[in-house]
Amino acid sequence: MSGQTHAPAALLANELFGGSRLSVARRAIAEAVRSLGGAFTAEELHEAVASSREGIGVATVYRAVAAMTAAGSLAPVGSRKGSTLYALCAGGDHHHHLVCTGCGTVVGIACPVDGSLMRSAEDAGYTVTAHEVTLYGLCAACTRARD
Amino acid sequence: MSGQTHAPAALLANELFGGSRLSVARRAIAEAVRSLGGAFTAEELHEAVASSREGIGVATVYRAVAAMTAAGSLAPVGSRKGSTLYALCAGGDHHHHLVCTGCGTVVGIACPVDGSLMRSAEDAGYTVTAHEVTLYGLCAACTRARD
DNA sequence: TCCTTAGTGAGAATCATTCTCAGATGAACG
DNA sequence: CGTTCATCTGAGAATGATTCTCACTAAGGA
Repeated sequence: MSGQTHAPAALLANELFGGSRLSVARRAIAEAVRSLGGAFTAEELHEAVASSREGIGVATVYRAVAAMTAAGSLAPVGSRKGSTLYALCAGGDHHHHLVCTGCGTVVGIACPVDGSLMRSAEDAGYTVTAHEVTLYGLCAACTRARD
Repeated sequence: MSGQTHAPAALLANELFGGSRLSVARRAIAEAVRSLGGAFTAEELHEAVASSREGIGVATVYRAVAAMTAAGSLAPVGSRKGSTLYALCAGGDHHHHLVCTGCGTVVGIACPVDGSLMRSAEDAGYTVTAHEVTLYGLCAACTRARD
């Protein structure tokens, strides 16, 4: 691992984990997250990590996922066969995710929760504190493959 | 969301389960769903059923929840401590849910996914097939209680 | 380098959900 | 009313994802 291609692994790991201690395991996990690209389960991440460095336990992967989620760099985007799907969460601004159910690629989308929806919630007496929006569909490649 | 019509239990059960067979257990489960009012987990539903009729197994409750969800009369609205939360899904028109994180009451909200969001998804090459929207907040009573 | 403490690995523990299977029972039909 | 049979049920085992425990390691500031 020499040379700075896109984002140096150390920098990537730093960003993903948001200030927490940078161990060898977490560097490998950050690398695996990047290599996976789209949405993945904890188990898939564990397998991807194993291909680059043996001996990293499943508990470590789960802890790393929790840390990255807490740091806001990973977001849950639904589930597959009972396990939670996660996706790399780009940038700092508020957005949501559109997940391809065919291949797992993810793109960010604008937040559709607007003032009028919030106002109708307030009319019902509610104070809205959080919301979740996720779209599912097929990317261009998977749409073509389906034909 | 008060002023519920006092629908006969049999009719309620019929509606909740779509066309499937109406057993004693499912009648009791339909009754329990009505008595719970807001969002609930399968375990809470099981307990509520037990209070009206003993001996209904947890597997039966899970099967009933799956049947009602398939019939469109129940919808998953997030999770609590690792178990899925479900809520009674009113009416037939497309809507989403706003859940009070304090007491679990649920109200329906309009769908905010509009044409412009769909268009931007299409611009990214995606064919959108489904979406999930859930708001979380505090109802009037829980907001007051918090002060 | 030393020290403190967060991070780690292995596997056990937990816990929600699903499965299995023999038996019960709705509801359609004669 | 009685027969028939697919569907539903109950109990508990099985499954599987996630979390916990605990002794140990190593990151990184002093």
